[in-house]
Amino acid sequence: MPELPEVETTVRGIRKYVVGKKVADCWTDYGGDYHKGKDNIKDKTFFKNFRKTLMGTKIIGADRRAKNVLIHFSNNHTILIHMKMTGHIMYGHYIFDKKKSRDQWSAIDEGPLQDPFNRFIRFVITFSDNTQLVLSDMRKFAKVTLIKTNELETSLHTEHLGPEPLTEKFNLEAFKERLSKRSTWPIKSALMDQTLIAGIGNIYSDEILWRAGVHPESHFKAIPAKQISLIFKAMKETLKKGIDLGGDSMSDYRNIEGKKGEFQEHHQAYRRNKLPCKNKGCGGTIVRKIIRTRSAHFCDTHQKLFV
DNA sequence: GACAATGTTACAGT
DNA sequence: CACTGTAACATTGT
Repeated sequence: MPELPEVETTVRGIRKYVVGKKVADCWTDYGGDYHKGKDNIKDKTFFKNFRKTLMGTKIIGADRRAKNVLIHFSNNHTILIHMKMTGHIMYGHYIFDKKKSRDQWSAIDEGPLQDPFNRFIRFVITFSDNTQLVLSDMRKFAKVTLIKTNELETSLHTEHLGPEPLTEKFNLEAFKERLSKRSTWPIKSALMDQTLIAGIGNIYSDEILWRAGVHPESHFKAIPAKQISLIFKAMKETLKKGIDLGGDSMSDYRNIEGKKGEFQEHHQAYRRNKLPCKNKGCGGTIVRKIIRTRSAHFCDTHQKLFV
């Protein structure tokens, strides 16, 4: 799923619903030999300690760092959740149903689990008021781990990440400085490099470059200053728009209430291949091309190539 | 059946 | 050592 706007939407939901709640129990069905010894709850021993550490503590806040959700607890511990491709977090009133062989968790009041994308519940925190925070993750790629809150900055899970694109400090100069480190990469790939800038993925990189009128295979070193500044502006605006619209639910992403965001209704490029470009007077067509293993969507007319 | 899917990372090869 | 490409994680929808 989730790129910066979706993760931000989730974090805001967590702040709204679960701050102040006390942990009564934790459950997961993640696991398997492949994950033995890993630094996350897919390792059985890790999960045992994880559960012991959190029992009885209270949630005191939530933050986002790149595409990671951070949930802070009262005992100087923070859960870090990376939802990867298909994870999303929901809050509600769920019950464990032993009779079912899969889809074991059910919602007490209908709601979210009607949506097939919400059925794959892999991780559950039950609070003392008997409500739940759950992680649905169809493809089981997500990472859930535990870090001491005061060691977050230096954690292996976050130390490699580049700056947050939406801070005021991240101005045009900082943007150029970061991108200059990959000056001959396709600009789309550079925008998605989490060590350069944190939080942009495949959907938003396509949308940013469509708005800036720059071909995704352009090289930073060849793009004129004017277009660099257009990409910078489009980045800020597109990410903010994603947040304002509650994220992108073209695929499985749902917000904390299990409901869809609206950004997918405003796509100009992503997954619009073979459709006419919506840029007025352009007359171009959206094409799809694999760039560095990821599928890029762009207009063959108004997005100019600089190499 | 073939193919594609919002992400990351370990590893093999150059 | 630095860089690059591929496979792997697992499952669903088209």
